[in-house]
Amino acid sequence: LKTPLKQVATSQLVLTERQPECQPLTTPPKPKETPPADPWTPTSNLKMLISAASPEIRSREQRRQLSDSSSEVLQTKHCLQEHLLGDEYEKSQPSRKEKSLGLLCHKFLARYPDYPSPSQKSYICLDEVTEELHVERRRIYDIVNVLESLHMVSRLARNRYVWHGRHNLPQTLQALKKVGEENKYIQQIQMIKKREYEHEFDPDSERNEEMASSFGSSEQSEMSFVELPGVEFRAASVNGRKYKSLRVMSQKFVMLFLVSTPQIVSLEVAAKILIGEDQLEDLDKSKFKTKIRRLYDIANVLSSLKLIKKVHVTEERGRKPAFKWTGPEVLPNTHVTKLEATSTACSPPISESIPSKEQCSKALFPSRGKQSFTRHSSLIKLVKSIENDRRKIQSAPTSPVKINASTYQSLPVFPNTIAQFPAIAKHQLEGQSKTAEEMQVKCALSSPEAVPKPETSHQPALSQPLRGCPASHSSVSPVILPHPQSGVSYAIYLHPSQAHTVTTYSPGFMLQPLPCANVTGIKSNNSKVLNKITTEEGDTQRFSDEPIKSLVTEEKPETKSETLSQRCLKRSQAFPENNLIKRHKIDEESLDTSLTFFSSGYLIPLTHCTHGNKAECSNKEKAGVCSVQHTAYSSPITGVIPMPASELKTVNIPAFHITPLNIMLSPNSIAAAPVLSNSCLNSSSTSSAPNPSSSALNFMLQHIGLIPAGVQVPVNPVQHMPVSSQSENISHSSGSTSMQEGKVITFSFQPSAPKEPQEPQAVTENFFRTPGGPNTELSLSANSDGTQRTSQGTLYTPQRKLEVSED
DNA sequence: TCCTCCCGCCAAGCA
DNA sequence: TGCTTGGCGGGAGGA
Repeated sequence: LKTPLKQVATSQLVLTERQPECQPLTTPPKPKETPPADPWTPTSNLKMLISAASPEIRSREQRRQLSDSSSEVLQTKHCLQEHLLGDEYEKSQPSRKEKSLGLLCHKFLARYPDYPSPSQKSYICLDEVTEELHVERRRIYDIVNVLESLHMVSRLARNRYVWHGRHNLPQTLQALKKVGEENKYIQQIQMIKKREYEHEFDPDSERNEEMASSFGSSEQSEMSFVELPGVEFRAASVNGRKYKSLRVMSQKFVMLFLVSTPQIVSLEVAAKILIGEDQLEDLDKSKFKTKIRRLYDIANVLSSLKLIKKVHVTEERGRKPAFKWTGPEVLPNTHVTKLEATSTACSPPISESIPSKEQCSKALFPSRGKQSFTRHSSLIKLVKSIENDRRKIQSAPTSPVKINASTYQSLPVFPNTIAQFPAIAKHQLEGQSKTAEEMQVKCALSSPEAVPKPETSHQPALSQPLRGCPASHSSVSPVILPHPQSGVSYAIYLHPSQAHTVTTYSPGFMLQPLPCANVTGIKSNNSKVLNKITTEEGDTQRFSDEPIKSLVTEEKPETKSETLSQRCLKRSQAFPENNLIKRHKIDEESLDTSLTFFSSGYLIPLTHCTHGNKAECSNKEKAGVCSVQHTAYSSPITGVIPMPASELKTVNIPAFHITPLNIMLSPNSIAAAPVLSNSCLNSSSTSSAPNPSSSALNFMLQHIGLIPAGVQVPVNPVQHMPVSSQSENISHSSGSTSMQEGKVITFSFQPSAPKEPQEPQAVTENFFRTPGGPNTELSLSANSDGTQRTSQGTLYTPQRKLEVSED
């Protein structure tokens, strides 16, 4: 026996070149020669002619030949295996890379022209391909399935596909983009990213459940294959496994690229979205892993098609694999009717007369034959909880005393706050008796553009139109700034000169404009600004220019705020050593938006969502929709402070004009913020607005029993904080005061003095960065027994970086 | 160590 | 009933 020579590790070479070496061992089957020359009989002639004319017969014959030769190959292989040493044989095998699906796909694609001429259809015979490429059939299915999802091939029959090439690609991509938009993938991506950050520091939470519900019902999850008219989909198991099919997954994956900007999608996010649509309730690690594996398969094929390219997105949390769209730019749908996506399950191709949206919905949720969306169970819960709220409110034993906002107009701003504190609470109660319908009507009157959409409105509590709001411009315009992530809303007093920059309408948060404010809508800002946010966050999403209807807005800031702050508090008590990091993360998350810079103003925290209604809030959050029936409350100081009805137990201390400050606001919040025009503030101008003195604050706190006598709470952080925040142009501070059942009062001061020039674009990077040291938060907790707790933490450094590196 | 993804089992569905 | 199709996850190569 001769020692076999070491061969180049390619299967082809192995199979072809080693054959001679086996000869001494086994008698190789006689190679099939050209068939013995039949005499040219009419029969044989006819046979040949038929063979030439019919590709079917030809291929069958080829197959027969191939199977013969493949049996030879197998024999050879076996022979090799037997006679080569184990190691050597292994080495002789193609490496993993050489067997990769991507490479295989390259080989596969090389067989067919990108743009085959329509006159001559190329047929794909799977057996042929598997033989020629020396791969298992299973692998070819992976490729073909992805190609099928792009309508580059379509199945003819068992074992047979037609090759379309890239002819259909533009239409397919356009259809996919449309369906992706309809399916609100942008919002889903956004939400996932948000949850990711929450989950990071609170893995035990019920996020999965929440996420599951926010992804919509199982009905919605059954998005089926998007078809093009004329490209029929004939999967073998079309009725069975289609929803989990690689085809559908592939289409969804592509949709993610098409709807997001920048067109980078991380595998993690994609997997979550795909799982989310596939019943996220039972999300576990293995399912996630499986999804990721499939996505790699799809990505390999898409990469071979040069539609995507692998990149890495580096965030603070590490390097994440992602893919970047490198395929053709897909223009907005202009002639949808022709390119309409249809669904396999929705049997006949949809007629062109049906409006496009309807068609898409049909395509997406066809199986029930419904044309409309059904209400998700969580929405039903929500509605119930809202009704409960309303019932409670309306059956409140105390008759609310109506306090006209004008009553307060003549009163001095700050001292009045203290004096009127009980009245504020009362007044807030009064606000509850107003129904949401009333509010909506008013809102509608004020700005039809911002009429809340019942199923998508999320922060109406903060955006209800305000009653009795004088039309006159105040010198200081309070802006209710919800901060959904942090859970604390702020009333921000802006100089009228800046108030005009506040938009009336934020599709992202569904806030409503005030009927009386001197507001100029800057709609276009939103999308740009949000783009920035998401890009900075590290990857993929963008808000499209069209108004965003849902999922982002489905989040419940008040709920989240409540749970987050509670958890944060608990954590700070339980794990002091972890507190700083976790708190940092919380706060970072809570401020994960880019910012708009306002040169002056006052920041007044409005807490909301108390312990008392955690459950309700939670339900609402799950529903992804916030009550539209929340009622606005009037405050003698801010004029009216919108506030959810569910916040009965919270008493705001609204007039905490802590210090004049330069506020950097999250633009989405700003965009969402209604501007209040408050005549009671007419008496004060930005420059002359009275700042509450420390003693006044302490007096107030003592007065209302939040802190025991003798305890002094520093008010002006600039004076008390050991950080270099003396700079006049930037001194950020906020005070968060909430009086809840446990009488926990927390002040958070974040003095910061960025040295960087305060250009808006710089702000996005430098928000709350304190060059002089970490931002300091002082939390002072005054319990009902009068004891206090203080804690410090580093705050607000949401400098999320995005680095996209290509491999 | 973790990312990547090959590999093949096995079940659903079709002819 | 045999064959095709394809979901799925173990586990190994590679970075």
